[in-house]
Amino acid sequence: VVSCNAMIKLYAQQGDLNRARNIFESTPQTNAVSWSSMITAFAANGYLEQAKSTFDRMPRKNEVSWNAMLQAFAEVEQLEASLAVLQRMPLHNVVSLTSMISGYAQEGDVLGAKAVFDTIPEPDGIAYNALVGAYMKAGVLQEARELFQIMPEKNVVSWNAVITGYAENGEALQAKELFFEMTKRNVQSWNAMICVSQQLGRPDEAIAILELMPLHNAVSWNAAVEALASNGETAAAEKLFQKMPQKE
RNA sequence: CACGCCCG
Repeated sequence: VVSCNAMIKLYAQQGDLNRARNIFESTPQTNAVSWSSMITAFAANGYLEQAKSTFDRMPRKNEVSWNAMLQAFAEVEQLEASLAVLQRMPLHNVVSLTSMISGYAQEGDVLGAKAVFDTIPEPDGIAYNALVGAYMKAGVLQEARELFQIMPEKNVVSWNAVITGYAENGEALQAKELFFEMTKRNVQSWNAMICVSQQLGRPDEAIAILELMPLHNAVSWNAAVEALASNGETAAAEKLFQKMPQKE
């Protein structure tokens, strides 16, 4: 069963749902992990109906499967459906409520996000990060920053949420400032700086960052290409695009 | 081996 579940996950990551489903259906003794994996697999590939019917057919639903279903609705902004799941599930936890927060965040509903957050007895770092993200998404920069300042433990995601939030709201300099204050940065932090360079009209800086950063991914390359292209460096953008690795 | 937070 365990190896079947691992294969479901693998095929789902490749978007090969037919194979994932075949494995699932030929798994001898499906367990809760098999079912949840399949629900998530469908949802992650945009098959919400399939996710739902799998969930409905699941014999002994547990907390993870309820949460997976809730998240499946929340991530496509079907908040009414998410709420219905939340109300129907036997018991919800911080994971369920954090999914709701990110659902409200996507809608730009800060009040909804905050209201859910306030019902969490012991919010963890992820819940805080989700609320910071909700504030940033809605452009409520001051609230976001204040929450970031007072939150108990900040990880790299917390920092990135604020940095990219500033960047997306046109506060390129604030984003830069925080980036320099960060001690542990990941690819996403660096990618945010490429976007900042683009905003500041500094394609040269974008390239410098791309070369300087300790690790890239496909987003880094695309962001750098866009930084060039959007700042009138069409030829250089084209050249960089061709230099881009096939797989990263 | 399954669920929630950040970059195009």
